[in-house]
Amino acid sequence: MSEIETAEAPATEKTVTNHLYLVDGSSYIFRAYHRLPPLTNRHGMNVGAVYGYTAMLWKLADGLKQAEGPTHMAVILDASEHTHRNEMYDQYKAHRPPPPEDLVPQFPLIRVATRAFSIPCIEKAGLEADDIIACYVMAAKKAGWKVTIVSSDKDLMQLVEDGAVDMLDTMNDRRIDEAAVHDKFGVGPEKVGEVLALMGDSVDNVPGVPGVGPKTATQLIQDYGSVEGVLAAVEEIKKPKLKQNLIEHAEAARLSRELVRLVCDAPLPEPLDELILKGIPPEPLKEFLEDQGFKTLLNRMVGGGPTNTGATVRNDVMAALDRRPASKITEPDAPEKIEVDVSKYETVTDEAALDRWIAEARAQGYVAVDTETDCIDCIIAKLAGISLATGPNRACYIPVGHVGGDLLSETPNQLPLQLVLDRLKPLLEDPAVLKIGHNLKYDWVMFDKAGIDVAPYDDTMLMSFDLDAGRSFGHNLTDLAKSQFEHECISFKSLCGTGARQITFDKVPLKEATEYAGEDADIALRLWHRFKPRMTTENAERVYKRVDQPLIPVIGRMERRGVKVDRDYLAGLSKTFSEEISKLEERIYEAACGPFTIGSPQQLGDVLYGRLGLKGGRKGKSGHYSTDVNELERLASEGVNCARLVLDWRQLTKLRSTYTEALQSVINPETGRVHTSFSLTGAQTGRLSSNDPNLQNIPIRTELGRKIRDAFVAEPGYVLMSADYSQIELRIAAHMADVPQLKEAFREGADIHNITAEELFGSADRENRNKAKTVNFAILYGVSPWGLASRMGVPKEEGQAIIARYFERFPGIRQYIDDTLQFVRSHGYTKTLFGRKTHFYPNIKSPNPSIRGGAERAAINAPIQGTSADLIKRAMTRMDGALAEAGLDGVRMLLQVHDELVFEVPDGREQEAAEVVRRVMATAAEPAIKLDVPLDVEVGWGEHWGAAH
DNA sequence: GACGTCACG
DNA sequence: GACGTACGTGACGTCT
Repeated sequence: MSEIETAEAPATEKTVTNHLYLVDGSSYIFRAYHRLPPLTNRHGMNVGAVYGYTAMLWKLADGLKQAEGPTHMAVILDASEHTHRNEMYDQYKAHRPPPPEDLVPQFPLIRVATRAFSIPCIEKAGLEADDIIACYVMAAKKAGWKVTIVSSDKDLMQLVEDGAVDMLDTMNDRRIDEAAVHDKFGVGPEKVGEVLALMGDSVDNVPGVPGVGPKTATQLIQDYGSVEGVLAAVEEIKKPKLKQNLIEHAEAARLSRELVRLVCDAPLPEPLDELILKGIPPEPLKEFLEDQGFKTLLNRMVGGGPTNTGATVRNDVMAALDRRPASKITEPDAPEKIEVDVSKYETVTDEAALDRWIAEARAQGYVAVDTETDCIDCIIAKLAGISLATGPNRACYIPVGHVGGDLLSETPNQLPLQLVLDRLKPLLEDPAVLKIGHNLKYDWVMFDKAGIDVAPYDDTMLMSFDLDAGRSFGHNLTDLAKSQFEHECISFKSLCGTGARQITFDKVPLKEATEYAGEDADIALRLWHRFKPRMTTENAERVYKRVDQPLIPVIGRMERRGVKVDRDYLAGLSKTFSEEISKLEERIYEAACGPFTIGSPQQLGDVLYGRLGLKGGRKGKSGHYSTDVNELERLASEGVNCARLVLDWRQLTKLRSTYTEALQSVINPETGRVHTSFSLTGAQTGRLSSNDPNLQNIPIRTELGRKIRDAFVAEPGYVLMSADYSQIELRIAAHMADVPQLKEAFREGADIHNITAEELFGSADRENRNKAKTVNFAILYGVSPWGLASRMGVPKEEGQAIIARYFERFPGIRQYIDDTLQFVRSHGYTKTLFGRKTHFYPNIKSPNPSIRGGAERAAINAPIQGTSADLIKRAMTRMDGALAEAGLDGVRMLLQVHDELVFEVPDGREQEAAEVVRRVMATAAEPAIKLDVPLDVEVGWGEHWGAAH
C-alpha cells in the first residue's frame, strides 16, 4: 500500500513558491448534489454529493506533484447562518430554502471526508466561507504565496488577481483568471463587487436595484466605475424608468454594496503555516472509503496509490457512476405507421349482412365493438348504432336509431333495434368470443340496459392505463390513435358541430356515421393488437386482470343505480344560503366602502390591499394579490372583519352553486336519482374519479357543508350504509415501509396519531395528536421542512427538526422514501403492491428542480395511494358476489369515495350487510398479498349519508 | 381556456 | 445558483 504524499517538503524549499488551495466546501457539495446522479452507500444513505466531493479532494491532493499543485490546503465551510450581514440587513438570506432532505445528512460527512484526507477543515462562527477565504487570500498574498480558490462562486471572483490568485472550477475543470472574470462581468475583479451590488441576488436576498440585471449592471459600472459613481451621476441616465429606480433604491444599492463586500481582515482561525500538506496517512482515508463503499477509489489506493493525474480520477468517478445499475427507463414505443381507409367500412342495413359479420366475429374469436348514441351520458343515452371491427380497415356500422337530420330528410333505412340486439346478444355474451372495446364501461352500460351482459371483454383504454399511467399522452381513443399510430381520427366536431348548433349522432347521415363509428372500432382493435403483447412483457397483466378489468360491470351497475337525492331539502338549503349570502353581501360592501364583485379574486384583492390599504398581500404569478383562504384567515385573525365576511360568503356561495343548486339539476327525471360517472383512468395513481356530478367531494368537514350530506337519502324501506377504511394509507405505509412501531400499533388497535405524537413530542395530548396527524400525512406526501413548518405554524427550523425526528424514530419511512426515489429514478415508474405502475419519466429527470421535485413527491405518494386504490377496487369487485352469497341481493353498492363505500340496505338487514361488507373490505388484499397490518373498517348507517358516518 | 378558489380523500 | 415548497382529484365563477 502506498500513500499519497508530497514529493518534497515544499515549505522548506526556498525555491518553491508556497501555493495555498482553499476549497469552498459548502458550495461544492451543493453543486455536486445536483450535478451527480444519486449514489447510495452501504448504509443505504444517499451519498452522491459526498462521493463527488471525495473524488474532487483526491484529485486535488493528487495534484501535489504537479507544478501548479498545492503546498498548503484547507477546506472552508460555513459555520453558522447568522453573520454580520444579518446585522446589516435582517432579510439577508431570509428566503433561502433549506437544503434538500437527502443532502442534509451529507453535510457532516463532508467534514468526515476532509478529515480522512488529513486536510484541515476551517469554519468560524459569524463568518461565511467566502469571508474566511478572503481573509486567507489576503494573508497569503501578503506572505508572497500563490492562492487557488477551488470554487466557482461569483462572489469570490472579486479576489482574483493574475499572478497571485486564481480560481479552479473542478466541475468544469476550468481555471478562472482575470480574463475569465472580465468575460463574465465585463469588468475586472476589483469592480465585480460593484456589479454584484447593482444586480442583487435573489437567493441571498441581496436587494440590488429593481430592473437592473447583469447586463445593465455591467454597463453602469463600465460607465461610472462604482455604485457611488452611478448614484452620483444619476441625472445623466437617459432611461427614465432606470433613473427613477436608481434614485428610489439608492439606499438599497448602497446596502447591497456592503452585503457583497467580503470581510478580509478578520483574524485567521488557523495560521497559514498550519495548512501545510505533509502527506496523507492512508489508514483514515482507507477506513472512510471502506465505510462508504467507494470501492473504485479504494481499489486504486490498494493497487498502488494514485500515481495518476486528475484525468484518471475523473474517469474513476465516471466509472463508479457507470457501474450503477444501468437505467431501466424505457421510452414509450415509437408510433406504428398505419393506413386507415374509412371508405372500406360497410353500413349494415340488412339481416344477411348482419349475420355475415356476426359469423366472421365468431369464427375469429374476437371482435372490436363500439356503440354510438345520442348523448354522452350513458344512463339516458339511446342507441344510434353499433360498430364492429374484425381486422384492419375491416369494420361495419349497424345503424339502429338514426333519424333524419332535418325536416326534409326521411328516417334512413336501417334494421330494427330489437332485431339487431337479439342477433348480437349471443355473440356479445359468447364465452368463446372476446369483445374488445375502448372505454368499454360506456358500451357495457348501453348493452346492460338492453339486457345484454357483455363478456368476456378487454378494454383498450384500461390496458393503456395499466401500461402507461402517468405518461404524457392521454388514454382516450383519439389521443391514442395519435400517440400510437400517428393517426388523426375523424373528429366528432366535424360530424356534429359544436355549441348551440351541435347535432346528436343519431342525426348524422349514415355514410359519415359509418366512417366515424367504423374507425372507432377499427382503431380499438389495432390498439388491442399493439397493447396485448406489452401486457405480459411489461407485467401489466396482473393489475389489469386482478384489479381493473373486472371492475367495469361493477362500476357500470353502480352508475346505473344512482343515489337518491332529496330535491326539496336541497331547494330549502339553497334558499337559506341565498338569504344569508345577501346579508353578507351588504355587510361586505359596507366594510369595503362600496360594491364590487366579491367572487372576483382580482377585484377582491384590489379592494383589500388597495382601497382598504391592508398590508402583507402575497402576489401570484399573474401579478394579482392572493386572496385564498390562508390569506383571508390571516387578515381575519388580525381583526379585519371584511375578510371573515368574505370567507363566510365564499363558503355559502360554493355550497350553493356547486352542491345545492347543481345537484338538483342533475337529478335524472326518469329514475329520480343522481347518476355520477366514475372514471377508471382519471387519476394517475389508480384511484377512481367521479364526475357529472362529482360525488366524491360532497362536503363533510364543516358543520354547514355537512348538511349537504343529509340530502343523500335511501329509498323508502332502505337505509344508507357507509363503510370506510380507517387510516388505510398509513397502514399501507406501515406495511410497505416496514415500521415496527406503527405495525404494532395498528395490530393492537391503538390510535396511530397518538403513537406518533408520543414518539415525536413525548406525549399525546390533543394538540400534539393534531400535530402528529399533520406530520403523518405530510411525510407520505414528501413534504419539505418549509412546507411542514408553514402548515403547522412553526419556524422552519422546527419543521426540519420534526422531520428529522420522524425519520429517526421511524427509519423505515426514510428507507422507503429513499428506495422509492431510487427505483423511480432508475426505472421511470413506481409500483403498488399489486404491480400497478405510475410513470414519472421524464419529469423525474427534469433539469428543472421544481418539476423534478414535484415528480419526486408524487412518486413517494403514488405507491401508497395506488395500493389503497387497488385494495378498495378488489373489495368492490368481490362485493356483489359476497352479498348475493349471503342472501343479501337487496343490498346495492352506490358510491365509492376512495376509502369509503356507500350502500343502500333494506331495512332490517343492516347488521348482516355490515358484517359482509366489513369482511370483504378487510380481506381485500388476500390472497394475493399478506399485509402485516390489519385493515380496519368502520361501518355506520342511517336515513341519509350524513347519519351513516 | 386560463386562472383562482375550494369541495373531497 | 435557481426553483418552489404536501399527494390525488373535479367544479364553479371570473376574466380574457
